[in-house]
Parts: sequence; C-alpha cells; structure tokens
Amino acid sequence: MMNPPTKLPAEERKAVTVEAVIALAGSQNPSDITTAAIAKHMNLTQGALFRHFPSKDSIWQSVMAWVQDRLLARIDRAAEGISSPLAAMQAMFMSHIDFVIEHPGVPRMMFGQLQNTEPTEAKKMAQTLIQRYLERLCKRIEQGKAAGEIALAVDTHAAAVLFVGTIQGLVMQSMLSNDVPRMRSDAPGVFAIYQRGIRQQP
Amino acid sequence: MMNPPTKLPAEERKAVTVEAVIALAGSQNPSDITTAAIAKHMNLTQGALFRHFPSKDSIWQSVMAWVQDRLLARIDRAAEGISSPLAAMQAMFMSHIDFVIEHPGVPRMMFGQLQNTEPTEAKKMAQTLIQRYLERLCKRIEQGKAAGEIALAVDTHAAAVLFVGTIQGLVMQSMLSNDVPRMRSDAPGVFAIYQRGIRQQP
DNA sequence: CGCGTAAGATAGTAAGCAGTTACTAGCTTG
DNA sequence: CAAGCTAGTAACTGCTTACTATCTTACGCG
Repeated sequence: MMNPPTKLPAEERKAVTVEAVIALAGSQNPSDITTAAIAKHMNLTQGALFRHFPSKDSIWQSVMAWVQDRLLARIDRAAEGISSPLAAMQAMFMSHIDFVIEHPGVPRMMFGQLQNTEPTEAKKMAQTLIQRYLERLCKRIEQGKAAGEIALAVDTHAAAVLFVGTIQGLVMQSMLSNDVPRMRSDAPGVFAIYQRGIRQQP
Repeated sequence: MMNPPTKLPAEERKAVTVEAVIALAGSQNPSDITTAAIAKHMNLTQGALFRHFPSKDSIWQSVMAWVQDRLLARIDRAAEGISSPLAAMQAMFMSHIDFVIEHPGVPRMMFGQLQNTEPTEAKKMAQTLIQRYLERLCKRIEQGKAAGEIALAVDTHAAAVLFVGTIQGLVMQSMLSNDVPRMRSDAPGVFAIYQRGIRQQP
C-alpha cells in the first residue's frame, strides 16, 4: 500500500484496480465509491483509470467477475473430497465466512449490485453468481437426501435460500456490531441451527 | 398519485414525503434517490422539501422512524395473544413478510443505511430498530425454552440472528427473481426449516 | 544509444447533486 | 381589510461526478 507511483502493464493495472475497489468497499458504502477514490487508493490519477476501463460499470463488472471466480473456487475447494454432503455444506459455509472476513466489502457490493434496478452488466454478474451458488447448494442437498442425511420433507430450494440467508444474517450482525472477525465465532452456533433444521432425525 | 399541486400543512407534507421515499425505494436503489426525485414524485419543487427538512439525512431519519414504528407495531400485534412462543414467532415472521411485500423498498433502505460507514442519525435509527427486533426475538426464544418448545441447546442470540437472516434470504430471492409477492409462497418452506432447527424434539 | 509506444499526468467538460435565496399566492386574524 | 404567516416556486450556487482531449514520461527493444 502507498507504493511510489509506478507504471504497470495493462493487465496488472486492471488487477490492482479491482483490488482497490474491494479494499474500499470494506470501509465504505459501495455506491459512494468514486473513480477518484479508486485512483487515489492506488496512487494514480483519476483520468488514467479510463485508459484501462471504458466506463465505471466496466470496473464493477471486473470486480464482480473477480468475486465470482474467487468465491466459487473457494467453496468448491472446501467441499472437495468430503463425501458426506452435510459435512461438505458445513465446509462451504465456514470457507464462505472466512472469505467474507478477508473481504468484508464483498457482501456489501453484492447487495449493492442486486439493489440496482436497471439491469447493468455488473448486476447480471451478481445474479448469476448467486444463481450458481444456489445450484451447487441444491445439488448437495439432493445428495444429502439420497444419502439419508437430510430429511426428504425439506424443500430443497428453500434450504438453499436459507443457507445464503444464514450467511447474510451473520453479515448483518457484523455490520451492527462493527466487528467483522466476530462472524467466525458466531458462525458455528448459527450453522448448528440450520443443520438441525435440515438433518434427517434418526 | 399525480395530484394537481396542492398546499399541505407541514405535518402532512412531512408524512407525504416519507411515503414518497418509501415508494421510490421500492423501484430504485435507495442511495440513488435524489431530493429532486422525491419532490417530483409528490408534485413539488425540489427546494420546497427543505422548508420541511433541514437536510436530506433528516428525511432519511423520518423514513427510518416510520419503518421502526410500523414494523415493530406490526410484529407486536401479530404475536399478541398467542401463548405458544413458537407460534408467536411464526406469526411475527409471516407478518414481517407481509410488511415487506407491501413495502418492498424497506429492506433495501435498511441495508442501504447499515452500509453507511459514517454513523449518520438515520443509520443509528436503523441499528436500534434491528436491535429492538432482536431483543423481542430473544425474549420469545427464552420463553420457548422455558415452555419446552425450543431446545435448550440452541444459542438464543444465534437463533435470533438466523430469524432475521431467514427473512433476508427471502428478500434476496425476491430481488433475484424480480418477484416480490412470491415471498409469501416461499416463506412457509423456509420457516419450516428454521422451526425444525430450534424446536425441542419430543 | 535512440526511438516508438504504452501508460500516466494535467486540465479540462457537461451533467447532476444538496442546499439557498428572493419572491409570491392565499389563508388567518386583529 | 391590512398585516403577517404559511407553503410553495423558480432560479441560483458551489461542489462533485463520470468521462475526455491533449500533452508528457519512461520502459523495452534494435
């Protein structure tokens, strides 16, 4: 941070820009992030940003693409090799929480994008991200039902939506208390309730 | 709507302003709501707004006060006279969903306010609203434990946070599908899982 | 060593923002 | 019925925004 001003090749500059936006979103309302603030955060003039991005929305697009790649990769990796679907879901849950703790701006940006009523490119990307997330969850839930771990009476899609809502509840709590890392210690208690809610009782 | 321009007494004008903001928040990102847009929606000039409110944040303050009054009154009324704590919570849940369907802008505004990093008056009001909401929930949950309806192993605060998260999940789903009334039909399935998660098993 | 060019600086622009001000129509009241 | 009050208008201010045109630098390559 606060490097001396350097010239960077285009691709690298793009990457740095995305990181700057994510960092800024961690400490302010995403819709208040100006191109000037982004540039300042990376020791660049505001005008220079537009050498690499044709518009501000295209910056947001790159940011949302970054989030999609990283988040989905992270939960996929977390669930990898875990045969029990319920245990896999718990691993996804905890790794998602860790991701949010590392990048507290991400949920803010997601919600901010979803709130946009005009269907901008960045918003569509946020939508497909959640869509893909829900699909992965539904698959695990169906697997859980087949394995007898999850009650057949459970509405699969409702369970997937609630999984995401569970995380959002923790995010909200962290915004209330202004204590992001607390999410990690709060997470198990909340997930325990969720798990009880879907688990097949012996 | 679209009345011919009328003169209104100050208190009434304030009320109309609040309603205008809530209506606008239902169809656009709250942080994009300008004083000009508010004025236009109520057939008024922009400058006239500042005869009734000293600043824009004070408009938001009035709006959040409106939400707090209505929402808490609504869930209190819904739970009134229901002796079973679990049943009372279900009534609170469904009436909250109804409230959101009537005023789809409300969750957007709440999250928008919470995302503000500077502690504006309107944000503080949003915070205390959720705080009071959580307190009411915790009370019911403790009652449920005492009555043997809710498992003693359940973390009370986590259960309250998850209750709110459950609603947020439904809100998110409604923003994804652009179908607000669908919340009502999705709600029971999601709440059923929540209820299973906290209920004392026989 | 010198030169072409990609990346950045500088200094704009037009539009949109919250908030202000000078003025006015119409109601109420001494 | 004149004086004052209330609520509103219309035009403005200073500031911020995304975006752009033009000049400048420094890196990589022969």
